[in-house]
Amino acid sequence: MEGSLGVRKGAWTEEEDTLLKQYIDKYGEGKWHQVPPRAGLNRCRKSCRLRWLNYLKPNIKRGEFKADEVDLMIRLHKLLVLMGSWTIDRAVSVGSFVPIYYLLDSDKADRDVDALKWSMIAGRLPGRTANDVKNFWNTHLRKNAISRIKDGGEKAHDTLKVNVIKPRPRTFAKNLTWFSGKPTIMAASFQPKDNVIRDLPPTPLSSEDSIKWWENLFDDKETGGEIGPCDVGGLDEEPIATLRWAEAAPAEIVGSPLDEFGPSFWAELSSNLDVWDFLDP
DNA sequence: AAATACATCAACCGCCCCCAT
DNA sequence: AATGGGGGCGGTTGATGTATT
Repeated sequence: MEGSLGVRKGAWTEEEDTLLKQYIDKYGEGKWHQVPPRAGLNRCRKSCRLRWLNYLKPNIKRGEFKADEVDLMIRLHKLLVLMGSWTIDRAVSVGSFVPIYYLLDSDKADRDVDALKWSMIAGRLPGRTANDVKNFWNTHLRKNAISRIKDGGEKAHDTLKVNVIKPRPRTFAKNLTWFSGKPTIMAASFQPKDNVIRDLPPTPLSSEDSIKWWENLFDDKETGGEIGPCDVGGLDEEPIATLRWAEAAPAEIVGSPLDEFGPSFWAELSSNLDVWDFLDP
């Protein structure tokens, strides 16, 4: 064990910070196992890595979160809670996915659903680290949400009230630029309730359109039915997936989406698209 | 003024996944 | 095929600072 003999723990001193910074300047980021000896630090590799990633690395934003950052954080968290229950299929899957029984029954499933949550949110908040986002959420947002639920006389639930994102059909073409280099995306079959497969004219993905797509994704004021001007098309090929947001979802639900959507709901959704990948920054 | 409770957040811990061997 | 090590993650802690009684 590398931490067994007299390795320093706890808060970092300025001297240690300087040594670590000097090392990274010289040798670059990575290969953490050789950082302590080469930098002259009496710390374990993980401690060094954490200190760099969460504190010393350039461009890390300090200070309190701005309102727009908090807003985006809440929206992303909301989306991820919902998305977590979408990484499901009983059918063929090429990439990573969580079978439904797995989701419903096992503790491990909870971990998988939560996987990468904070880093994904942090990835969309420039300069913020996953640790910062997690801390902020746990200290400010989660507590408030729980107490609100309790004050309202509703059942105490150890999770947030989650507004479900409104129905919004989406069709993705194959070979989107967005998909490139994301091997867990695979062919998907997703049956909308009305069986209407809506295709979009394939057009190149511009960053502006990408932003528009995200705005639509987060818009929970308007109930979708129409496909918006959503030019996320790629090459002239068959759609890789047709997604439809939860049909007639309740305005809000308490706790996990699984509380509200029973097995029949999932039975209707046959998707092996790993939605997590859409959030990859 | 002192004691106590509460809030914050940097850092640690254990686990999991991936990859090289 | 099996396994061991490294990186990366979420959950949690505990030292420190701040508010309340």
